[in-house]
Amino acid sequence: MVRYMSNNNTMPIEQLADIFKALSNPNRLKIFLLLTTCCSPGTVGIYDKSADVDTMFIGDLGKELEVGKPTVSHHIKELRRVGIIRTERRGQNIACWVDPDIIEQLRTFFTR
Amino acid sequence: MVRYMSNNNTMPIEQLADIFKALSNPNRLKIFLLLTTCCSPGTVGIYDKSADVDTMFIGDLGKELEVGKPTVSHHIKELRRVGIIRTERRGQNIACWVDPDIIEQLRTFFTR
DNA sequence: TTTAATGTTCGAATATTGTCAAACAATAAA
DNA sequence: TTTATTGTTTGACAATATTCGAACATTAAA
Repeated sequence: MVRYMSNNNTMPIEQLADIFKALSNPNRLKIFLLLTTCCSPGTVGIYDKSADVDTMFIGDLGKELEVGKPTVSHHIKELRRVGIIRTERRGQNIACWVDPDIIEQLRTFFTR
Repeated sequence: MVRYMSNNNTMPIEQLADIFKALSNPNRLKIFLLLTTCCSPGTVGIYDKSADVDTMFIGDLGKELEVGKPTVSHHIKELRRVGIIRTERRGQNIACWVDPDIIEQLRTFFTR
């Protein structure tokens, strides 16, 4: 029998719905995509070797979206609230990256 | 370098966001979960061998949710609009199942 | 042909979301 | 210390989403 969902899913349904809600807004989804495919030539993405993740500054993310700074800030806050991204101040800028664990959980969710 | 997103992702960003939006409502997410883990003992789910998918009737799905019939109907319509589920009338009832292709695309999206 | 069961559509009420402008905060540079 | 850069918070408004009751549609059963 084909089964698509993992049985050993420990995350509450409300929390999972919240994660999908965060990814349901086109601008937030773009941020997510920028952070997970950001290191192509011509982009400003940086591969952080020590953390083994791609990072971008919030300002550079904002330049890729056609919304104002408050809106970018709001979306970043929302992505962080549900645990999709993590942030860290670096001087004037704030670096962002996607939490690898969340990706792994989502892949597991859609597997088996 | 770690990469989480598939590069050969052909789906438009708006369409992908729409799929996540469909899964972002707790009641719709429950429907999705009922349809993908529905055949445990004690449930009304049916494994359709010819289609190789789990199916449930809309009425039985509704009994698991604490909302009225119009709301269930609305959610089913939304899940079908974005391509997550498919439906088919069987006598008085309407059978639902999750489209296997969508699951595969979502797993691919969160892979690599 | 009635009646029952299952599901949809419509219209409306309420709640949530996305966005901006203005003001504020924190850091770095001059 | 003054100014520039980067990002956040607040308050407001418009657009969407969620849900329901009432009415309607479709199929099966009596």
